[in-house]
Amino acid sequence: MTITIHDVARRLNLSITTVSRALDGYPDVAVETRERVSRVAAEMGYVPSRVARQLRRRRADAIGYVLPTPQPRFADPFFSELISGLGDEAAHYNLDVLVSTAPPGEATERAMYERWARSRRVDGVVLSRMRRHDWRVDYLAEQGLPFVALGHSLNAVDYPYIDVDARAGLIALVAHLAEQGHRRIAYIGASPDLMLQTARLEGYRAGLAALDLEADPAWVAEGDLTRQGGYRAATQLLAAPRPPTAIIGANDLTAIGAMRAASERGLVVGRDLAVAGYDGVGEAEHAHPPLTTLNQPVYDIARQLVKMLIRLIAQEPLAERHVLLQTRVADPRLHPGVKAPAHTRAIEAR
Amino acid sequence: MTITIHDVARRLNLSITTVSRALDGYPDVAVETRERVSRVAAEMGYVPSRVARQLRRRRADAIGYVLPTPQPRFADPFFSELISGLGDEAAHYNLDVLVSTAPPGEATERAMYERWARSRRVDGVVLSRMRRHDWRVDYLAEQGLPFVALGHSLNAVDYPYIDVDARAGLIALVAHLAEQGHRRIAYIGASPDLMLQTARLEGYRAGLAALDLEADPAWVAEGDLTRQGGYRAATQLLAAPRPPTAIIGANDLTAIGAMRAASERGLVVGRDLAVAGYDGVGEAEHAHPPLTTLNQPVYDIARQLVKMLIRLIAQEPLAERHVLLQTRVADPRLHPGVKAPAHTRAIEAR
DNA sequence: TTGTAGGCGTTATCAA
DNA sequence: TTGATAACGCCTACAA
Repeated sequence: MTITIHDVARRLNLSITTVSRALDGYPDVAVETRERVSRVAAEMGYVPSRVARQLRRRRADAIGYVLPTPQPRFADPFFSELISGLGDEAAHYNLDVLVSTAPPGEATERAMYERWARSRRVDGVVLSRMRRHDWRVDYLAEQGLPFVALGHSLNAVDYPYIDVDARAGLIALVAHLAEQGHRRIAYIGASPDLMLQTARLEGYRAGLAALDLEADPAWVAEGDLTRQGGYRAATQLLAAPRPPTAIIGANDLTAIGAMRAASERGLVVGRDLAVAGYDGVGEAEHAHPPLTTLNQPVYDIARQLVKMLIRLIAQEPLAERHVLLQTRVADPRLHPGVKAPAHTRAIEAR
Repeated sequence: MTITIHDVARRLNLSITTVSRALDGYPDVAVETRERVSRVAAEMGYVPSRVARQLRRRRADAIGYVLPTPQPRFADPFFSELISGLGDEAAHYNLDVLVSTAPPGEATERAMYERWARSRRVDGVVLSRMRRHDWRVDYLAEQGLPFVALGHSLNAVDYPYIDVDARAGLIALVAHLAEQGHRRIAYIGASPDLMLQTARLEGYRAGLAALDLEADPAWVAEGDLTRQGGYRAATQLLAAPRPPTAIIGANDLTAIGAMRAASERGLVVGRDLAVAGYDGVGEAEHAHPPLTTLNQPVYDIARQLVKMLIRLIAQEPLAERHVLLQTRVADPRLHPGVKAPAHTRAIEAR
């Protein structure tokens, strides 16, 4: 059925050994032989069986990524951008990307990683959305399965990661809002066991402190990084006796949910209430009005992570084991070339 | 290093054959033996090597999906929902999902499918965003690699698919807008070689014809299914001498881009202009104002596609080879429990 | 009910 | 420079 190395060898009157080495570019093959082999192999449409090669070489030629899906129906552009970055970079190295889905922290998730680790289905793993004490880190380290992460946890184990300085980012964002006159700034966060929550909440508080702004505990709400979560939390915040005039969401989806809550309450976002997010997913840019957001170059981070992982797998040294990126406030009103509708001016109101 | 079936067999003083059969649940194993084997195997943390099994069984235990990424940075929630559906369903069957990325119609894309087909890396493939004459269909059929599709093309080859009756959907959508008093309804489509464009444009036209509404060719614009495309097309439409009062986007991203174009022009969407989309991605629901959209249950479709693909791979008969789903207009204002802000009432204006 | 042995398609070792 | 042969880890026809 499928063409094997035997077929090619037979046709050439050569041994499979020679064919194999010719195709893999070993030096101890006569130039002329190599050419004949490559030509005939191509003619016959021969492609080495990946599985056989994997078994022999004891490599999977694949990396894995588990999509954190809190609910079954799950649509976050942040992750489609992440996956597209992983896929693009992996393709350069002829690596496959295995994508699996699991609700974070549950048994299913553990089962996924165990399957991969035990059956050596992947050569390495990319982690994201790190938890403060992340069992995945300990587990993978213990199993000796290479991994890199988007973000970092508090585990004792050292591992390569790329992180974004969310603390600094939020300080800047708070300052940005304060500059526009806001004094009552709220924050909708995420589960406290997530590192991103730790960093962003800390940044939010530091930002307020730096400017001597009031920090009412009632202005800190917990979301779940979904639009629904943002919607619910914002609804509560806005119904309080002293509602905020600006809301920062821990990610863009949260912010978008908050915008909806605001407009359902009859507030015009950008006039009656400022809403800011974090991610820089394209969605934000096209929100109405455009969302002020902290830009994270997810796509590039994903590609970089794959590069790091590959070096790690090959046991080559890494130039930088820990990368900390700075992020900037992207206020669409400041974008050159984009006309800013008057009503997106965020001002103190109510 | 890793525990193999040999280790387990040795520990039990059994042959690997017996261990293998005991674990795979063959009937010709003594009950007591089976129990001992399972217990010890579990104790030792033995998991069969997937690669070895694949080589032997000549199956990949994986399905593939190529994400259509027109640009490198790519973030469409539609696809993250699709992937999460594929992943969830595949997990039930202990199947891996290989995700690759490629710009549609280019050499890279072809290379991806060839790699998978030739090296038998996957047992089957899920296609989406079908082109009118889709080379993938002919190629995969010729290679004998099982596949199912979200949508269908015009190729002569017959294959299992799930499609959404976009024609009927658009007729309903046009009627819905007309009911609200709109007479100048525009449509922003996609590349004409996409089947979805064929069906949606046809539905749009049929919808207008059914109600004897004017069909000005200038009201049909070409987008590219991205927010940017929707933004550009809408900008042009709105700048025309007789601008439309309602715009239908071929997908939700297009519609969201159009909304931005409108608000930049100083129009209030929902009051001065109605905008409708197609996808039912969560994003739409939380747009501001919520977007009228045709709901496609992508997540469920994805799961159903995996089920079909598995039967196809197992060469079991399919109950239905071609599924045509109906879609309904989801107007957020009609959602129970969600208060409709007055300004989302779409009315004839300008 | 259990074991022996061959083979899935490669790559790697060693000898020719 | 090339070839015979032994793995890689598992499954399965066949024999015991």
